[in-house]
Amino acid sequence: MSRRQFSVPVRSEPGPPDDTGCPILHVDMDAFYASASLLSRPDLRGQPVIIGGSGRSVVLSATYEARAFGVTSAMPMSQARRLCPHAVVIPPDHRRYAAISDAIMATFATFTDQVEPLSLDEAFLDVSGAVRRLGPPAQIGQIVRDTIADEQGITCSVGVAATKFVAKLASGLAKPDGLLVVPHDETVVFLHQLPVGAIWGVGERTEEHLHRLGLRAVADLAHTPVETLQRALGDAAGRTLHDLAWGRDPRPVERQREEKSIGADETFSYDVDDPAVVHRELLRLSDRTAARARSAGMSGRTVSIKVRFADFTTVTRAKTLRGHTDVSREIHATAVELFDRLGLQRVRIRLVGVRLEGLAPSSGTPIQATLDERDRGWREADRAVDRASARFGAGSVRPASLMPEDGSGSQDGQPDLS
DNA sequence: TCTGGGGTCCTGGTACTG
DNA sequence: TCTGCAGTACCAGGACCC
Repeated sequence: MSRRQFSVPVRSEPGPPDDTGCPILHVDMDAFYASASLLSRPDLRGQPVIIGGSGRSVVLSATYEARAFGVTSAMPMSQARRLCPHAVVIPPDHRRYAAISDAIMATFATFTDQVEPLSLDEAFLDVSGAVRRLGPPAQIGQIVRDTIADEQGITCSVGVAATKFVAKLASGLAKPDGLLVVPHDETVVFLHQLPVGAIWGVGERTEEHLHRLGLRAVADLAHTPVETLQRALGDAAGRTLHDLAWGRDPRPVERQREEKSIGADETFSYDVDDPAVVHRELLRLSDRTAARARSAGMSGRTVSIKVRFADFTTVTRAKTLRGHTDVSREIHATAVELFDRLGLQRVRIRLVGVRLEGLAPSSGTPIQATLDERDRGWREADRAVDRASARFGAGSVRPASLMPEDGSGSQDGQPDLS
C-alpha cells in the first residue's frame, strides 16, 4: 500500500505485452484496510469511508470515494474529517486484517514457494518456477487477481517486471484493480520518465535535496555521475539511487526475513510532564514488548527508548545489556534508567516508546546464565502471565501498578490519561 | 494545521580494544 | 609504559517504508 502517488503515460501497444524475462510479480491489495473493513459492512460500499482512530490519530486507510475528497493514508484524522465531513469513520480491526492477510499469503503460496511478504497487504512473487505449469507471468498475475477477488472479495493490483523495484512501481501505476507489465527491454525508458520521488528510498527530504540539485526526473539521476550523488546523499544511498535509475536491482525475492527489533510506542491523549505517569507508561510498553518477544521466541540485548516532546522533536537512548533478555521487568528497569538519565524537568512529552533490539532466538541464547534466582523468578512470572493471557485474553493479568485505582480491572489498552 | 505505530537502514561520532 | 593507529562496537539521529 504505497503512499506515494504519481502517474506516467503508459504505452498501450496492440497485442499482449511482452513479459519475457519478467518473472517478478508485486501484488498489492487496493485500499486493503478499508476493503477488509467493508466486508462486514457491505451497506457502506460506494460511500466515502475512513479507517482510523479517535483523538490524535491518523488515517490508516480510506475508500477511493473518500480519496476523491483528498483524504490519504497517514493524514491526521482531524484534517481528514474536515476534507470529507460526511465520510463514515470505522475504527481499525487489526485482528481481522491479520486473518485476511494470512489467507492471502496462503493463496500466493499455491502459485509459487518464492513469496516475500512486504506487509499485511502486499508481497513479491517470483514465478519463474511456475511458468510451465500456469503460463507466462502476466497470465499468472491475472489468475492471482481473480483468485483473491473470488476468495476474499477484495481487489488487488499487480505489477509484472524483471526486478522487484520496477514491479512495485508497476503495481502502483496499475491501481486500482489493474495489472501492468513493464517489458524487460523497456525498463529504462519506463523509469526515466518518472519523477525522482518515485524511486524507492526517495522520501520528502531526499526529493527536496535532489530538486535543489536540479534533478527532477529519474533520467536526470541516471545521467548524474554516481560520485556526485554519493557526495550529496552518502555512499550507500547515492550508489543505490544511481543503480535503480538504470533499472539495476539484483535483490532476489526472499522468503524469510529476520526480525531485527520488536517494540511499542504510544502517543498520550494529551501531553504529559509527570515522570510517574511516564514510568507507568514505560511499564506498559515494556510489558507489551517483552510479551511479543516471548511469543516470537526471541530475546534482545539492547533496550532503547524513544521520547517525543510536545514540539515533535524526538530523542532516542539505548543501553546494551550484558546478555539477552525477554523479561518484562528487566526491560522496564532499563527503560526507566534511560529515561531518568535524560534529566527532564517537567518537560511536556507527547509520546514514549520502548524497543528491544539485537534480537536472537531465545533457544539459542544463554538467557538463564545471566539471571540470578530473583530474576529467574520474574522470568517464571512472565511465563505464567503469558499462559493466562493465552487462556483468558490479552491484558487479563498485568502489573498491579497498571490496575485502575477503583479496582474494576477494566482497561482498554490505551494510556490511562484521558 | 497537524503530524500513529510498526519497523529497517544508514551515517557520523565516540569509546573501546589490540 | 606511553602513544598512535585501525578495526569494531555502540549510540544517537535522521530518513524512509507500509
